[in-house]
Amino acid sequence: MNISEAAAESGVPAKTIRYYEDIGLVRPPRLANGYRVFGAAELAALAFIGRARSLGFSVEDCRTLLALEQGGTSHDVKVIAEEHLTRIAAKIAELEAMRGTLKALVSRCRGDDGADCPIMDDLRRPAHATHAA
Amino acid sequence: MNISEAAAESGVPAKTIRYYEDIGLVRPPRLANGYRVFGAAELAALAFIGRARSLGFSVEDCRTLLALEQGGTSHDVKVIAEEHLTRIAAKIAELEAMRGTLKALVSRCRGDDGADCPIMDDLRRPAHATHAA
DNA sequence: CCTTGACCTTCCAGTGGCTGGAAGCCCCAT
DNA sequence: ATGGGGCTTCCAGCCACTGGAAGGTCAAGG
Repeated sequence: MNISEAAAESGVPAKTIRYYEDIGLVRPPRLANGYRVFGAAELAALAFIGRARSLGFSVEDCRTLLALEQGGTSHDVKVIAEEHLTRIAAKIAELEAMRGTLKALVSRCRGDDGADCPIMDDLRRPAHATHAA
Repeated sequence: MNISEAAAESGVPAKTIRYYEDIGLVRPPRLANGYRVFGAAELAALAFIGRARSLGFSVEDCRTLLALEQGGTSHDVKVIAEEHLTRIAAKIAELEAMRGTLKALVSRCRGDDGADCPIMDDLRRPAHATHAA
């Protein structure tokens, strides 16, 4: 199986597969002409990475998880997942804070052709005085 | 006022201020010796950018918003803010989907020294079969 | 006057995770 | 033989910084 087939099967773009090889995540063997060859093992690794990435794991996490595939414990995996979960929760909290502030500002903004704008007023505020008096 | 004072006052790191000048967001004048000088206007711009960035606006959005400071309408600003709000909401939704899946997997993972792990099982799944049968 | 040390300057490189594009093989079908 | 679609490599760029090296400048102290 060549790279474009592997891309179609795994859902990982060919360009990205080459990148993953570059950073040592996958190591597909080569034919005499230099073409990469993807077998069941390589395909499984690519799908695994693809799935992990779609859950937001970093490429380094993927590397670790792939290593844990060959003899890691459920505990090892859980630790990685929990740390990732914490990062996700923190990111969500950060975004929700932004959304809250922005929503309030947008709702107070008339959005007409005047220059008066609560959003701009907020941005012009000295520091982080969100919407207090 | 020199760059480190401006950094302290605005909350934007000196390195970042230089970067902002590099990309043309701010244009502080220079002394004969080459040192940047920050007056009230520059300081206000830096604080404005800092605040906008903290609300998640992109640097390009900041550029636009700064331009709107000199004669833009409330409507112009609101459009930018609403688009940004949409992007934030999308990102939150994406992260919450991840969190939901991961939470479920983590809760089902014993986290002991065995190799059996629902998280790994999920990652090994062919495509995007989250937690269905 | 000279040194010290804290500023300031510029420029280069790296972060993460790709992605686009150019230049150049390779292979098969016509 | 030629055309077109693969494949290969490598370089550059995205976003928004950030670290660090090399070197200029300035005020204070000895």
